[in-house]
Amino acid sequence: MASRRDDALKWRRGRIVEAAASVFVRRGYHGATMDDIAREAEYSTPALYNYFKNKEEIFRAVVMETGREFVALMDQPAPPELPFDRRLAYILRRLFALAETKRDLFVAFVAQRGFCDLEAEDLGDDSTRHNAEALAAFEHEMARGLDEGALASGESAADYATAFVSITKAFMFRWLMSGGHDGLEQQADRIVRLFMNGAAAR
Amino acid sequence: MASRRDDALKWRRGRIVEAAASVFVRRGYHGATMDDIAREAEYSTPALYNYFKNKEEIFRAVVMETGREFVALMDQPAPPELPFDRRLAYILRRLFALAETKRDLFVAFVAQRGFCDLEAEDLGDDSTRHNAEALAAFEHEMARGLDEGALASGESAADYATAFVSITKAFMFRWLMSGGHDGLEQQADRIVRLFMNGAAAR
Amino acid sequence: MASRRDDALKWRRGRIVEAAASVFVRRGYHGATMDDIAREAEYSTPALYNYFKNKEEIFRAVVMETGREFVALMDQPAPPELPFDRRLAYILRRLFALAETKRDLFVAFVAQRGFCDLEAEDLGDDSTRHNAEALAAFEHEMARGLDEGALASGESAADYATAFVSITKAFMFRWLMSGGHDGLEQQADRIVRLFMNGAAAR
Amino acid sequence: MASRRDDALKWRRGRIVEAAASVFVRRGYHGATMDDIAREAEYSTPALYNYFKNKEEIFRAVVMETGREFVALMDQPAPPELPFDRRLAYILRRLFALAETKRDLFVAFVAQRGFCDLEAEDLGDDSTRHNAEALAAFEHEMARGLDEGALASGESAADYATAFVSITKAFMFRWLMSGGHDGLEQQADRIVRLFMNGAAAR
DNA sequence: TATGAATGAGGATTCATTCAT
DNA sequence: CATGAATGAATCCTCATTCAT
Repeated sequence: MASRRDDALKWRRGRIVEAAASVFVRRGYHGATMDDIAREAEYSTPALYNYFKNKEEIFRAVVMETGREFVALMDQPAPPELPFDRRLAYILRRLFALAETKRDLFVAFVAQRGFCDLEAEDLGDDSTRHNAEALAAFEHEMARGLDEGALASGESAADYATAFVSITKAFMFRWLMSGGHDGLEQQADRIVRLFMNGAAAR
Repeated sequence: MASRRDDALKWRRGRIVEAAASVFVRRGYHGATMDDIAREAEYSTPALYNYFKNKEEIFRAVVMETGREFVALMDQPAPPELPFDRRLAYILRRLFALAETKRDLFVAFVAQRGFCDLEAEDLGDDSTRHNAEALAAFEHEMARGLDEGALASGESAADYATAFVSITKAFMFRWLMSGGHDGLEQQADRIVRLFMNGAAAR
Repeated sequence: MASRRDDALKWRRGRIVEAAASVFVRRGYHGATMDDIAREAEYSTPALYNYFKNKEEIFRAVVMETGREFVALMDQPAPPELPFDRRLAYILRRLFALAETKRDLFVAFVAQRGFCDLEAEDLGDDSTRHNAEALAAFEHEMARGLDEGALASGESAADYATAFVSITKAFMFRWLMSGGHDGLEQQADRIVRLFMNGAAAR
Repeated sequence: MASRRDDALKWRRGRIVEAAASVFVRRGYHGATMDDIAREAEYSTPALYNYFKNKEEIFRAVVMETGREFVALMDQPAPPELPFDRRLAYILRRLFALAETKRDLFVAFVAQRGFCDLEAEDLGDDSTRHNAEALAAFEHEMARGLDEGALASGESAADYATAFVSITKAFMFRWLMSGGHDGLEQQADRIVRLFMNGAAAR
């Protein structure tokens, strides 16, 4: 039912969202100007208002888009026949692959930073909701790990998720910052190994 | 040699820095207005300019102060006679204790966020330098762990530090956000346990 | 090649420059506020920033514009077949005629005042350069007068120029201040007479 | 009747006035800050308020002081037995000598500039009054020259005064700007010669 | 749709001035 | 008298947003 017209519109909105993400990442919400975004998107500033009501809407769109991508990723679960640690590695690989294509969105959002100057206050709801959703998805996976007996029962699923996500973000951030085009597999494996086995010598 | 005058001045500067930290945390660099900071510090806005040349200097002071506290903490190493994991726990406990007294500075800085909208660009140097220093301090500790045979030789000291710091930040952030007045000991132990033993069931 | 757009833009810039000249004359550089200029130009204050980067640029534009007018005037020399004193009178008449149409610019600039509070320091270069150029143009004419034997050889061309320009400015200033719509011819003649013959009775 | 106390006070006021003159010359009225003046006078800023009610009063004092010096100079007339042109030269020499000692006041006031950004408006009265007084003093002298038959009757005393003062200012300004410690005699003579004989070759 | 032009609201910064000491 | 500290009133400038074309 989507006309060619709608598609084109959606595509141009998407271009603006990506440009905005890139600017928001670099400057933060308050630091990013509509002019910055327009320049990045190769539009005139007023043109942005044909696609979004105002700056906040653009920001919301960025947040939503990131969330959408992430949720879509988590909705396709890892093959259940794999053992727990392989499932984690599987998810991570897909995550890294996605991060590679949607760089700015991920640097902005997944890689532990958020758009900090807003997160805590004005738009916190959406932003933290997403963070929470991401955490929840992993928490769910951890709960399964506990069920299956793959995870030690000493900690809660929530704590496991917190730890896993934080390590993942740290390594992913480093990876993205350093160019991050390759070594994706090793990254995923190293994270899972560290998380599962810990650092202690045996 | 420091006169009472100088002391008073330093004290008031300190008050402004703490107020600023609190505001920067909530609003980010660009989002924080001098009015916000002044209100928080209970000064008139122009009064701030008697203590700092401009907004950026206040920000720098906040960053520096955090770094100073942290470095001071790491300069007093854990008792070397303790085994490696106890040393980590020892450091963490001191870190949490400090975080409890310098709440805003730590939420802002240690808890993995930085003042994001600046970090990436304008003031990146100081900010990331501190992050790097923090990391380096832990990396040093990890290197000792490897030497002593307490850590598995599979990963580099840098990777261990990255993982440890990220978990610490995540838990500390949660702890600070949730009020965080107690349970300090358990937090430290849980982090060390997760880091050392990993999540896998034995 | 100049589109209608460009023309319109240049015209509006010009209007602002004239308004600014008028304000700078009355208030000096520091005393003139952007609000003053905007009010005079019938714009909102921020609108000025669409045309000039900041106050200093407006000031520079004023200085430049004055210089441009003056240089253009001096580039069309007096008919060489006229005797020296008639040539001086010719130039003066054209100068007074121009001053009549570009009142504020001339009061500000030619009439010996400059925008004093800047001249000496911040923007001295442009401003004094123009003053120097004006002087140089007259000096050149005086050198010709010396060559032709019309001027006594006792003084240098530079000194003659200094004297002539100062008298001219003084009378022109008085003339501009007093309304100055007529008597232009007499002014020019009186200045030349005083300059050439001196005040002494014969 | 003036106690030692009063003398000291007057002396310190004087120091401030001179410092202020220097600053006003360089920066103009609006451009000069109380801090600038205080620094130049080697006082703290609030100390100035022990001597003057506010900035405007300081400015008025500067203007007054200049006028006072000038009036005092003109009140001691040239020896009446001298011929007219020698009297002019006599006055000029005294004027240059005074200018040498009260440099800033003269650069500011006599040398054709005034504190331009105020002159025209806020404080115009005092300032232009002084200018007028200076002119009037010379006009008076010119009237005598006319009476004595030393000046051609073609122009009014006012016009002669205007011309003479403008030339004087121009040369004095140049002299002051170029260091101006010597050649005082020649300057005075040259001005008188130019004014009396004119530039034309005989 | 797209854009040049314009502006109201607001933010950083300066400055004359006051006041307690 | 002198000064450190503090502040209200500007002033320059930016930015999100609107609107006519």
